Amino acid sequence: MSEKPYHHGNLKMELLEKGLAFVDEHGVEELSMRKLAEVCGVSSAAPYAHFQNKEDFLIQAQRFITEQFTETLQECIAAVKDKKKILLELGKRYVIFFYENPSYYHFLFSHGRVELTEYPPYQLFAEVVEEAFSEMGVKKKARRKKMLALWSMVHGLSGLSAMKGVLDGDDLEKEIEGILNAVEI
Amino acid sequence: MSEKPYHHGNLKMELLEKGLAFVDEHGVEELSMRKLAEVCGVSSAAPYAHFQNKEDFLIQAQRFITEQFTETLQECIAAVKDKKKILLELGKRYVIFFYENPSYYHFLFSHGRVELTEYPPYQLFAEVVEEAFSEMGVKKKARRKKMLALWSMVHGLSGLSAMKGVLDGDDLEKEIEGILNAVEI
DNA sequence: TTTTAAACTTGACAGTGATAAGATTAAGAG
DNA sequence: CTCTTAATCTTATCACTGTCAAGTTTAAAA
Repeated sequence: MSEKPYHHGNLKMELLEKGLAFVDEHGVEELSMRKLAEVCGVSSAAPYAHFQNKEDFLIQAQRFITEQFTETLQECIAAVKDKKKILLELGKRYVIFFYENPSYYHFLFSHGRVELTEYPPYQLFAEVVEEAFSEMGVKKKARRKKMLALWSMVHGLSGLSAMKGVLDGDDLEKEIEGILNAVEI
Repeated sequence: MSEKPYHHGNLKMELLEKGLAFVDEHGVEELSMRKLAEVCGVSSAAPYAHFQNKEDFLIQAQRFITEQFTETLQECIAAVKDKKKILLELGKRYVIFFYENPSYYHFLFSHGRVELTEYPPYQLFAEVVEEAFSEMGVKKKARRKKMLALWSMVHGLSGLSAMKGVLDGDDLEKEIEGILNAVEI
């Protein structure tokens, strides 16, 4: 019958994890610091030992997701053998990530909290695209615009796919592939 | 010295307008029904005569913006003479609308409230694109995917442009034009 | 002119973010 | 091993929020 110890031991991490699970299930607007505290079996003020305020918690939770997202992309990049397919594969993975976690898309991009310069997925994406363009013989001057166009499309499709009714979920990969391939870079 | 009448007379409309102005200035998270009531010089419970609850207010406010947005797009369509340029011009107008009102983008798409099937800008966009594709000789089977690709790009760029640091604001039109033209439909 | 229903106010409730003051205890210093 | 200290957590409280019930005012219909 282990009595609950006064000190939690791993509260910060549990707050982040349970918080994200809660957001995934009920959406951001339902999340409150007090509910979160209760879910973790701790008093309502306890979270404030680890986060300055709710905003700070949300920012750190976003970082947490962003890291997962970055890892997902990195794994994808590592798994692609045929380098010619990397743009398509990366784009697909990007879109699917948010299709699978629609609330994360809102959570990340809804509040203008994400700054481009400190958004690792963008850096990663930009690097891969740059390399691919180089290999494809795209002229240097055209690269930035083409890259932004591509990113817009991938990012936009991620957002739209979070809207119900846009994508056909039956054969998602094919669907996304078809859309991304519908324009020529 | 006109005494404030007991009945406001035009409260619902003023709530929507002042509410949107408030959102534009301070962001959605700062908005509360009570502040809104105060801004309109009315008691804290008065808004509930016109809106079921806050969610209902937000939905109606979104409809309100969406109408403005739709009108903007319609004016744009009407103003384009060279029909070959209509895709580009419409895309530009789409992006610029949200560049000019970044908070609106978040407001509209942050909460998954917008449903594709009842989102007039999409219908409008789809019609125009369909017609343009027909004129361009795009095969019927390819149209849906191309249209989604295009819309993703335009919509995505709108979202990204709300992130500071993505677009060069000095010559915005040229910038957007360059990006949208960087891929071939 | 009377009636009625819509538009508004007042006053209340539970839930929220946040802080101050105090209790507990893990971990390092001597 | 003891003492100290600082991190962690609780309790109590504040101002503010969404929302509703009950009552007030008034425009407009009967």
